[in-house]
Amino acid sequence: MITPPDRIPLPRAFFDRPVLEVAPDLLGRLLVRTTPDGPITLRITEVEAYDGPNDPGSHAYRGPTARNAVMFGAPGHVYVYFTYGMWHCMNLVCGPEGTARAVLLRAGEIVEGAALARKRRLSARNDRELAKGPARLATALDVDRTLDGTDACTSAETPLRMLTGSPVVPDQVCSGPRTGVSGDGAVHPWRFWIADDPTVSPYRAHTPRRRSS
DNA sequence: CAGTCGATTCACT
DNA sequence: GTGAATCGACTGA
Repeated sequence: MITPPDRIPLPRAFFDRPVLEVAPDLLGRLLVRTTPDGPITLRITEVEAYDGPNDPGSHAYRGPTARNAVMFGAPGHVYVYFTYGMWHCMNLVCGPEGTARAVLLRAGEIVEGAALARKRRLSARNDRELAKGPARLATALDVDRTLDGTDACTSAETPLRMLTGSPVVPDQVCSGPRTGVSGDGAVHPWRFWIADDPTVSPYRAHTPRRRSS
């Protein structure tokens, strides 16, 4: 059997590079979620880079904790966090090991297994919305904290694996401020997306939460 | 140990 | 465009 050229596993060395190099390079790559009912494959269209303990917008800003421990580990692994009491978001850890840099997967196009994704995303009005936004993406792929620490760079049958896909030419890569990041974390244009792609999520500035009574 | 708020989404106006 | 939902991690006292 032939392996299509876009379905070769991404080597760990891909992630063992500066996070600002890895993030735009992830656009157009494929993430395969293996489920009991079959595979769901995502073509990545939007990401954000988080630059470890020096980055005020990063979960690693205040050092290692039980939640973010995976970020401080080896590149090519998946960091999943739980937020707003109901959502999960997923990142790919970058290198070098111990630097706690990571790329948040913000949006993508479901290119295989859309029927499976739809079962988890009943509020989606069309297929473009299945993974438009980081929590929607994780929901569509059935990703939660039980997958925190999964190795996405292995030939073993892990539930999440990265494939080469088709990298996007530089002309098609856009960048801008990160979405929903507050304060000093918002100054850098560390959000990257594919130009004119209908699955990219809308930009939203950080909104402070209203005080409860 | 109580208070605050989040790398968000959805229903509604 | 606005506000609610919902809970656990983190902070500071």
